[in-house]
Amino acid sequence: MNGAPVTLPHPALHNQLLAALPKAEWLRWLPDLEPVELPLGEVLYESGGKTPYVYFPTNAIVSLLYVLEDGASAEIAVVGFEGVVGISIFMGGGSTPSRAVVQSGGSGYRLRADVVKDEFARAGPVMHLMLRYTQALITQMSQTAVCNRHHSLDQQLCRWLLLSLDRLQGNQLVMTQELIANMLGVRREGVTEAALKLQKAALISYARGRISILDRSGLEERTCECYSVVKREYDRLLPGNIAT
Amino acid sequence: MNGAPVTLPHPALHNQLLAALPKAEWLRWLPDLEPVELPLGEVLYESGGKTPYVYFPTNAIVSLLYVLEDGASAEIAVVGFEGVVGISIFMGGGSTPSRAVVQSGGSGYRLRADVVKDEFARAGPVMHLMLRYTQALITQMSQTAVCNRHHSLDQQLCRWLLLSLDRLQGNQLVMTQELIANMLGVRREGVTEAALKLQKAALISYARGRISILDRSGLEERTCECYSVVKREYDRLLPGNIAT
DNA sequence: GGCGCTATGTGCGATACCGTACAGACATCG
DNA sequence: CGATGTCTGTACGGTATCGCACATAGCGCC
Repeated sequence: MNGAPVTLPHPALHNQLLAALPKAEWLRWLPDLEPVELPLGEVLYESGGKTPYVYFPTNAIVSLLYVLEDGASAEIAVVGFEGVVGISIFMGGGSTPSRAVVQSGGSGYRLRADVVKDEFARAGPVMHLMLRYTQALITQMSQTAVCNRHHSLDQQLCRWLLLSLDRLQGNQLVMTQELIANMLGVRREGVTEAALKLQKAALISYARGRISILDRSGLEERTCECYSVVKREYDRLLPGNIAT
Repeated sequence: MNGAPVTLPHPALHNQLLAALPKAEWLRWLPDLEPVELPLGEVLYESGGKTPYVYFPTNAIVSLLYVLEDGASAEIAVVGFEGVVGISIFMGGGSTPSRAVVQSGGSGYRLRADVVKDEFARAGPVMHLMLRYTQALITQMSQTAVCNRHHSLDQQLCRWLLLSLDRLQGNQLVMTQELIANMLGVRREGVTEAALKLQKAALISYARGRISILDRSGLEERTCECYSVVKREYDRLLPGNIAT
């Protein structure tokens, strides 16, 4: 989370969890790690459905969404190069009532479920790494719950932009207001109004699904505490320690 | 979650996770399991603070609360005899930005952190049990986030009452509207109005901090889907399997 | 170069909840 | 038995967001 990912010879290392693997585990996984494209909109798993893989995004961003019976939805967490999608595989149960959708296209790696489960049976450093990541994810989910309750749409939009920005290189995101509204669980018009305010304040500029961030620190001033609470917890639990 | 806890010789078995321990682990833990009183209002851990114990409630209920800088709060999950408080001890990190408060007084057991950690190092059935429980807890948190976003206070009050009821014997709960408002992250007056509607519909009756549920299925009709989604997931991940 | 689609902007009444203020009812305790 | 504090009920204006309807604008495709 702190800054751009370290650039190392193998591109898989652009995922921080993979990069943090000890050498022995890394070599064990290597033959099973498949590079995958993660195009915008791809559904990695459906509510209640099993996936045979966990995914390690590199430059893609994946949203964990809960979808209600009436079609309304809300994002509960977002996963980028700092994490892994599919924690229910090693937590147990194999499925969750949520949906994982690629929110920003890119690529990543995937690994068969049984490889991950075998790794957990060893109770080694990788298990502890994955559990610490899960703990950080729990914080993100919880803070999202509180934020949904108490903070304004304006603040939440800033938080959302910042969380996305942290998981991308560059300062542009490809994302319509309609999609953002879906993630935040609000009306599209609400996002339009909030985005207009940010544009008038010269913090962002956008047109037809391209958003450029002009003043990152300005966004940080406007967002709620939720952003920094989550970021701090990620940094605490997952310091950018690239083990050999 | 399904019905009252099985009554077995040792009262610690009134916690479903303890009751589900295989015999070997049970015997290993027994000398370190301390019975504790959990009086209403007791704080088991504070935001960011470490606890040296995990807690297994028997007839108490513990709320996991996030408190914002301005003092506003919201409950993100509730733990009763089906679970354990302090997952950050085995997930890693040792602390979370949340607070754990006893919402309904009673008793339980506690276990030193190092005993739990040692158990995890074995990567045995107990670890898998705890991880499955954590997965269920994640579902509860996530569903709470969506519920906060999309459902009415009326519906949420019903959900909250039902979740509490599932973790208590009897059909009465000791709980002021002020406290409920704190948990739900809304005004006390809002709870009063919602509770009045339920009382007029003869679903509950209450006075000065005592709430009696008169018509449980009536509440189930009024609540949102969130209640049953969470309940189903607990039942799926933690079937009331009392191992030897 | 025009047509259609998608993305964005705007307006307006409805509503759920907030903030604040205050009143009555009941319980406890001196 | 009266004082005090807690719990619950009520009222009222304010506001953020909703739901819906529709206008405008850029982009791609034939």
